[in-house]
Amino acid sequence: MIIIASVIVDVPVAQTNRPFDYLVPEVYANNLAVGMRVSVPFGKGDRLLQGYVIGLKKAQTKPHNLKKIEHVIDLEPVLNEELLQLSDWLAKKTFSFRISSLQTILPGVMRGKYHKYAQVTDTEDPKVKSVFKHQRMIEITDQLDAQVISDLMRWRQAGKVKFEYAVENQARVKKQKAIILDHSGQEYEKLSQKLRKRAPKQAAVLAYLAREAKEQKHILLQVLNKKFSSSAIRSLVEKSILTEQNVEVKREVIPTDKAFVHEHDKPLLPDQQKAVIAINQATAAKAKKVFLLEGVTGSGKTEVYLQSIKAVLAKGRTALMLVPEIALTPQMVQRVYARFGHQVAVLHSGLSNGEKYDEWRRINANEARVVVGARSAIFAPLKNIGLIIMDEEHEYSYKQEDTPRYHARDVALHRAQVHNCPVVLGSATPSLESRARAEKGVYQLLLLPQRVNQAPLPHVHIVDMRENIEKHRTLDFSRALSDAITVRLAKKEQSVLMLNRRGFSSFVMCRNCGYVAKCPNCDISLTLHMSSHTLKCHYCGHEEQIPKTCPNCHSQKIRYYGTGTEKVAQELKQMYPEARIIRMDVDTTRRKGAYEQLLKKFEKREADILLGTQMIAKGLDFPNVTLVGVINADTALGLPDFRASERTFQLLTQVSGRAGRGSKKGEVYVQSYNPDHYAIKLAQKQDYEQFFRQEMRLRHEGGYPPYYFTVLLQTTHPDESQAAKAAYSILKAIQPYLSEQAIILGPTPKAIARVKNQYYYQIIIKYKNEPKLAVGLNHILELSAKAHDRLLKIAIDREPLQFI
DNA sequence: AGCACGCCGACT
DNA sequence: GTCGGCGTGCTC
Repeated sequence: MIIIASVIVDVPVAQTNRPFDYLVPEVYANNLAVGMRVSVPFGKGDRLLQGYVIGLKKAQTKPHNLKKIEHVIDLEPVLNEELLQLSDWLAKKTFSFRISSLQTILPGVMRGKYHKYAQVTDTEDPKVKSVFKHQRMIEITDQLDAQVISDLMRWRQAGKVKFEYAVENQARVKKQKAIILDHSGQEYEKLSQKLRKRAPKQAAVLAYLAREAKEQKHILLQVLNKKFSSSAIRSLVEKSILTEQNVEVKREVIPTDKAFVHEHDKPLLPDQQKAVIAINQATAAKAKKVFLLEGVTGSGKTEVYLQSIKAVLAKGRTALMLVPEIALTPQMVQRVYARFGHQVAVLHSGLSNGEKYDEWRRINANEARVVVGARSAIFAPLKNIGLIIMDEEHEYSYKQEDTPRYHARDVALHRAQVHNCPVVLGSATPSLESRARAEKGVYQLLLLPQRVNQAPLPHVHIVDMRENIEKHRTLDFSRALSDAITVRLAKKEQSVLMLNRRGFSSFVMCRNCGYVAKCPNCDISLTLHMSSHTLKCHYCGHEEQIPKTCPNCHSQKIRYYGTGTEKVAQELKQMYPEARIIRMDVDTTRRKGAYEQLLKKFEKREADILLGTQMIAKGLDFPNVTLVGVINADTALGLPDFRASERTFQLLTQVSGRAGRGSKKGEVYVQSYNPDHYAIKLAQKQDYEQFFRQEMRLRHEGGYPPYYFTVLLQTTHPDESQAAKAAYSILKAIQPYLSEQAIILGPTPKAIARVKNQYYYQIIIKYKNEPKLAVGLNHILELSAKAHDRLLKIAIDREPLQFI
């Protein structure tokens, strides 16, 4: 019997984005299965590549010119049928390559690592000898001298040197020495009795093992060494009474130093109760329903999630809970762990590759039945999923910014379809897309309008910074905010100050009246281009000079807007020399664990003021914080993005929720140059529903999502004119697939036209119903494959969140 | 991607 | 005359 495997090879380019057929060697005929990784020879040089078997077929006659699979990497498939189909769906949906989608679905260690070696065949040549010295083989790496590499290639053609390739499996199972409990408890007990007189220490070890043998198959040496002297154990091993062996261990992810304290369900408010009942009914009926759980901060959304998960687990199914990376704090994990114990697996970027791999294996082996994780956890290999929860569903971090450009929400909805289970999208400030679907009845809206502890929402003050300039010398701090800080310092209460860094220095604003330059055609803020000293619109390409005086109030206080945490921290130190300040931004949190460490310090009240960027807006819960200050509420509003208001509203609402979590009442100060802007006014009132209606009206007028779908096409080239040229030819290529109703914006250069010496051009397509668009976009992909210019890159982003 | 083939310029 | 530079095409 001849078996042929269809393999997706690890070459992420359009030309190889299809299965390749390989002969399955006789030895593997019985155990090779779909979903396993293999290494295969590929291309003219037969270099070895990792590939994924996506199909197996039988053949009667041996087809000629097929290469053979070199090696099968896995003993068991790493992809089941569902995940294999999911990868196919993902690739199609995001216009990315099969190999990229496969590698996204699996943990990073599954990715093959490649090695290339040069082996001597002619040992006579003195030049060859001088390179190889006494070695028979040397590894060819990037660090190797370019001259040496070219010599080796020449010698290879001359037959003096042979090249060899290897695929390294990076997935490694951690092993530790352990004592194998291969006897029964009684047998150990008997052995213990025998030794009691002559070797009491050894007898004690055996007595202990007699008890353990009832429960476990082995015990780690590490554990045993803590209880008994290593010499006693060693003697037992030497006498062959005990057998020592390396066993597989899984890297511990959830901190188990704290004893596991089981936590029971908390009592529910009527609205929470209603939500749990609705979700439980859907999970019990295996209904493919989507719920939008809209609840103000502190309304107990998490409790609703946990109780819904509990019901799902009781039915023998599994549950997946997505949380934004930034909110996936140890406290958060601990809370889930306290409910479900070791059934919980955690997946987030803070884990090492090995830890991620072990958590993945625990899920795959059905050891973990609840998965808590950030974006990529949506691909967890859970079987029989009963419920998918996505907390803070409006968060932008759910969208991956590079290929495959997927949104975890879309994947969640898709997997729920396959598993016949409901999805719960939770947020205090839902995305307009989701809230609009709830309005249409596509999703079921569940409202939690009350806070669990009945605590009133903090009082939010809006400080008009236009007045501040006249009265106060320090530009970043208003009198009102600095007075408020002084009061907290005196009362030994803590303050959180947020600096909105988004849009740093990228736009122009009048310090006198708050005027921001806008495009006459698009009603979108213009972006400052320092290179050309102009203001540009990134939607239609409009360009104008930077005004010297404000067109609105004629003052000369036109400024480039932007400020940094470092500068603000310095100002704070000058204003309050005695205050202990923690600064939290990308710079101070880059080191692994630094983020947690700084938060811990603040939690222990070792600091008075926490100053940070967006990252402090989410999920922090410190009872001693009674003041939240937003230093610059406006920066996001200045961005040339139709989601600017939505972002600002969400951020302000969230950060306001950080104040007054404990028994003391909280206060919020929002400094703004646009105090009358609806996003700021409505965030002050924490009135999401009104914000939703107003913003929807504006989106409708402007023709933006959720009224329109969007696709972003982006060209990249080191030569600006080539990037532009490619953008125009893409425009031409896509037009035949679009109806008259589709709106095309661009091509325009991106705000930061050059990044890492690459120029970016983009086209945005807004549309409602374009049945041929997908075909057209695939056509674009094919074109990019045929493009002769290898420096040109083309990206397709369906429903982008970032337009800058 | 990365390897080979192939066609041109500048060297022994 | 050849060596080696990079443009072009293909990978079961």
